[in-house]
Amino acid sequence: MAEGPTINTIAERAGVSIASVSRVLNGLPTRQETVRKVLAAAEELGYVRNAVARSLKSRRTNQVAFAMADIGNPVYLAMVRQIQPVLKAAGYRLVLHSTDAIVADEIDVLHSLGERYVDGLIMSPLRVTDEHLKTIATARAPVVIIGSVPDGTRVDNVRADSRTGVRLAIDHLHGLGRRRIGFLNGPLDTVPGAARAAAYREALKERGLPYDEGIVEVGDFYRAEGARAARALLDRAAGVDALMCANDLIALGALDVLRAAGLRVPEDVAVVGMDDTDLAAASWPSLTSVSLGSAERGKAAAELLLDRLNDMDREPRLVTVPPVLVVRASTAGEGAERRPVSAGQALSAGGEASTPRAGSLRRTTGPGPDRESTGEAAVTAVPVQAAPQPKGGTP
Amino acid sequence: MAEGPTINTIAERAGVSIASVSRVLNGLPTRQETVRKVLAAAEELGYVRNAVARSLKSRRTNQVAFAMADIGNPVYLAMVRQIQPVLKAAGYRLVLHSTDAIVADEIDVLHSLGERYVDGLIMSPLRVTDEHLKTIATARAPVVIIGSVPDGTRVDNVRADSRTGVRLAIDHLHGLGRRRIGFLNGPLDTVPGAARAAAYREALKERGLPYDEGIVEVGDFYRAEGARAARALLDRAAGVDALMCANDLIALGALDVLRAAGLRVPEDVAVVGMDDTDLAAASWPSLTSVSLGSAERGKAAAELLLDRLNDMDREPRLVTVPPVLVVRASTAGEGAERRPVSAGQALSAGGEASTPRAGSLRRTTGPGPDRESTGEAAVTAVPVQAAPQPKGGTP
DNA sequence: TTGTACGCGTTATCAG
DNA sequence: CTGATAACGCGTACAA
Repeated sequence: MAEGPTINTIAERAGVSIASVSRVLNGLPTRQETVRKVLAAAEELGYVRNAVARSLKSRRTNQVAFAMADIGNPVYLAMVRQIQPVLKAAGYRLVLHSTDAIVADEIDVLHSLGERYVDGLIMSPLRVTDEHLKTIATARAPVVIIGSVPDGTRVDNVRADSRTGVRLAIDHLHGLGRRRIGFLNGPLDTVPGAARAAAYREALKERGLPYDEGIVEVGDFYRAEGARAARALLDRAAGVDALMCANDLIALGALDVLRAAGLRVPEDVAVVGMDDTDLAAASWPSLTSVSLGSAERGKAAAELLLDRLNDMDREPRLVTVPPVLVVRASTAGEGAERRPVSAGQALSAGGEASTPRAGSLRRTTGPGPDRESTGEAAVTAVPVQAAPQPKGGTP
Repeated sequence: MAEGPTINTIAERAGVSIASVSRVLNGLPTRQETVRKVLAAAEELGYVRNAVARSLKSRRTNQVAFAMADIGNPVYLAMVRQIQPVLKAAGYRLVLHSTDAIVADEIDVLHSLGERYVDGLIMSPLRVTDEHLKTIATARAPVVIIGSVPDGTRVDNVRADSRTGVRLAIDHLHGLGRRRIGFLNGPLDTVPGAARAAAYREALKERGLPYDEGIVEVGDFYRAEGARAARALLDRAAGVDALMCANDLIALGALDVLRAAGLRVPEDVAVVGMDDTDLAAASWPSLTSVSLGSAERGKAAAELLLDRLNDMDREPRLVTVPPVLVVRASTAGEGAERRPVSAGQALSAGGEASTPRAGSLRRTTGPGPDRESTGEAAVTAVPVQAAPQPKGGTP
């Protein structure tokens, strides 16, 4: 907690100029003798470079921020596990913000970009307001948004495709002979909530199933809310033979309720979650879930940001990560895990199956299909290998 | 992404001096007319204060960091949920670091304190090396350590009491008639791992049970490792009627294995976890767990840090949070949750039960019991109310 | 009340 | 190869 020595202190001590000290500390060509003296002095004094002063001059902090809606959601965990190493390898330190999806806090973080504490930001907002868009547009450091933003927004963007994801799930359930497929969704005023609601209706229609408001329940994206919603739905509607859940947490809540109600999963009610978090594989019964590629999205976002940091003037890019259905016991019966079903395979049209090149992004020919007007390059992310869990655990 | 305007830009635009701009921006007494002009110019130009430059001068950043070993462990989540609001209320922004318990990274974060990017740091290291201690001692900003450090270390410190915690659990199991109590621990070279190993032996001894290496297994603090360890233990040793687990994740892994092995919980094998994370309440069967007061520790740490920020010269303080046993279905049978058992009640000696004063710290008389030599004030934290989950959820 | 000038700790430029 | 010195953007004595 002592007053820290500066390069001036060192310069005095070593009997050289501050310029020489700076040179030595930055590894610039210097006479051996000088190097020795400076390093010795620095060591003795316990010198630590003042990064604030350095940043004032260099306009760089070598820090990057990731602002997530809720640190408690495993989805973000998966993202962090991918973002961290990519950025670290490039010499950046990652700092995390948990905004609790409070718009004011997110705007605050965005604003803090202007304060120059970080060189860039990856953000995953639940709701995208006009204020978000305005602040992003005038932000003084590069921003990458994970999640859908309105078409035409000039910002690097990584998207999931929950529309296709929901369809994969519904098709799967339909294929199992389920016809009364209930839907447990999150808030409709969030981007994913709205998207999944629309996708559900659409998917039912495609399969010739009627849309019945009576078997749809809207709550929050949490386990407890999922349980509440499931209970409400079961109390109200009879004969539901499947539950499509807008994320894994909701699905886990539903499993709790079904178990308590004495209903067998999947015999009586099949359950599908979304996000394919660690919890899905670990639950009982294990949970069939639509992976929206959290890991891939995190990795893509980090790479997008690095890329941007190296070229501030390039056109904004859009990366879309395709969903993958992972079938587990909650729909498949005896706990046997079947092979994942990718979007390409599952869709009737068989829209050109992707040929993954591990660890990189595959650029499609020309601008993205839904962004033609903006002239942005669109790319599709391919699967990354799972991030290893760190050693250690808890205090 | 434009080049940001500075107070100079504003000064020109408003036709005043930079000093006036600074005064207005900091709310110092200024003529109305000047205020108006400056604010107008600032608004037009979209001015954002350069916090880096400000910090260079003021030596404050209004940012505080929390470095956790693993962002994926719910224990840290509980801490963050408490730390965040306390710091926010005091005007600090919280930034999070996930070190993956890599010593080099933790040292790096500690070092970054010297870099002046944050005004203070709360850290929860899994292992405490000499390098940690050395770096902490010379750190240029206040540090609060969550977790045990060697006695005599001059640093604000918040501790759990896992020794008593383990005893609560063993006593509970013993009281249920269990006599072959296996132990699934984390790495012995971590502080909590070592403490819990010792506590386990001690607690058995107190109850007159033999220590049998054959029913002890050491792994990592993760679910998958917990499962592996449980499997190994069950393969090797027969007749185990209870499993004490060093944390909840390990316990969940054990539950998976027991279930797969067709063993009933708690009839055949009772299971106790540690940390009392959200997962404990949500698992099936729900998990009896020893709460080590993650939330309380987080809150106490935040308050300790704020306190220190306001008085850099005060003596280091030690806060110890007492453990609480939370009994659930994994030991109690039919899912009925019994009342929590606090340390005071459970111990035979009945060491003066605490009288909680909500939301504050209760100071014990004089120096802490195991710190008498250092002359530090010791306090005991009391329960805080659970932090509410934020609205929203996942993209 | 307002403006000038200096310092915070670094890096970078330019003579020597 | 080295040493003075000018920024970087802001806060603030001190002078006007």
